[in-house]
Amino acid sequence: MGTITPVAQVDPIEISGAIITYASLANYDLIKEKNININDIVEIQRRGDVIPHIEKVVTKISSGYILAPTHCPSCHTPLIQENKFLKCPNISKCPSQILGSLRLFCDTLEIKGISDKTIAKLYQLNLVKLPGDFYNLKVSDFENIAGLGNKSGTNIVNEIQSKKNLTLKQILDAAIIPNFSSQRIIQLINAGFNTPEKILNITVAQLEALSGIQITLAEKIYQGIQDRKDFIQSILNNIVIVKPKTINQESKIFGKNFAVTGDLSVPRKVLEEKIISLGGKLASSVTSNTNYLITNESESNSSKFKNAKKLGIKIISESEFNQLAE
DNA sequence: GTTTATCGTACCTTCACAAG
DNA sequence: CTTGTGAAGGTACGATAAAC
Repeated sequence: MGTITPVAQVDPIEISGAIITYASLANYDLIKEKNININDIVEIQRRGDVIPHIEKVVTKISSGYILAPTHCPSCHTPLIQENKFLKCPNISKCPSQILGSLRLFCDTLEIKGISDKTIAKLYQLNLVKLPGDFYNLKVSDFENIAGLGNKSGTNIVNEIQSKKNLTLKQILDAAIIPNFSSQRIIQLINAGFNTPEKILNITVAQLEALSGIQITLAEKIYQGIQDRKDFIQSILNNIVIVKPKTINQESKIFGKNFAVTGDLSVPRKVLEEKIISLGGKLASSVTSNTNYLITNESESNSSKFKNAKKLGIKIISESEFNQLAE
């Protein structure tokens, strides 16, 4: 959130079946290092045949490299450097950051039928400024918005109203606090910080006392909570907090670490939710702590597959997992 | 050095709905 | 009724940083 990321726009070119027009430049150090400027001719590869990546400048057309902006393109606040990244510090007022956090709020709660563009329209019309405002939208608010109408409005309003009962974990997930991930939220709740008040009033010292959280992280999370107080309060004012479902600890899945790669017979999300609901943990990569890699492939170039082979992690098929889950 | 987790990014396909 | 737009769902992985 709030990071200014340079993106290269290139003349469209087909690489392994896809037309590439943009490639991330990650940060300004990279531009300097590769000495990239507008109109230069570059070599692009798709890493892992997916992500377009600028390898190097092949022909230098313009001298020097592109300089980083000094002010936020959205709110014109002077930018600050945080490690390799340029950040806009205006977290709660910068329009881009507000839109970004509203979008992530909807994403996290899986509010369907509402996209970036719709959120931007609602924001411009002053209908939604904080996430809690979503809950007060009426179908009539959509009638005069170009591209939307009665049907869309009804769907969106119904979707939002169906997200009124939330667990504390869901609320904190949806609050989009940097470095305060699901895993850490669960850790805090389990450590006894199990009400919104306790979380909102948590101290750096209390955070630092938790395993895996030292002073740097503790301060970031603390600051993140302070920056998001209005945001969180607006959610709390419009929802009902419910207790989470209890998990059956007898399951063979409980407490085990999983990773998934490749195509499945069901949407990936379905399998992931099954793992979580049975008390399993999901990781985005395979390490020595992984218990099972689930895949239907017998050979694959993905890093997950290769790591599993290397580390001797048990590779099971989707159907083997389903047997385990019974 | 290794582990964990987050963020950022492209693009395809399908389908629902708005607008004329 | 037709056409166009936009939402959703799906996939992979690199770069990075703090913790351990």
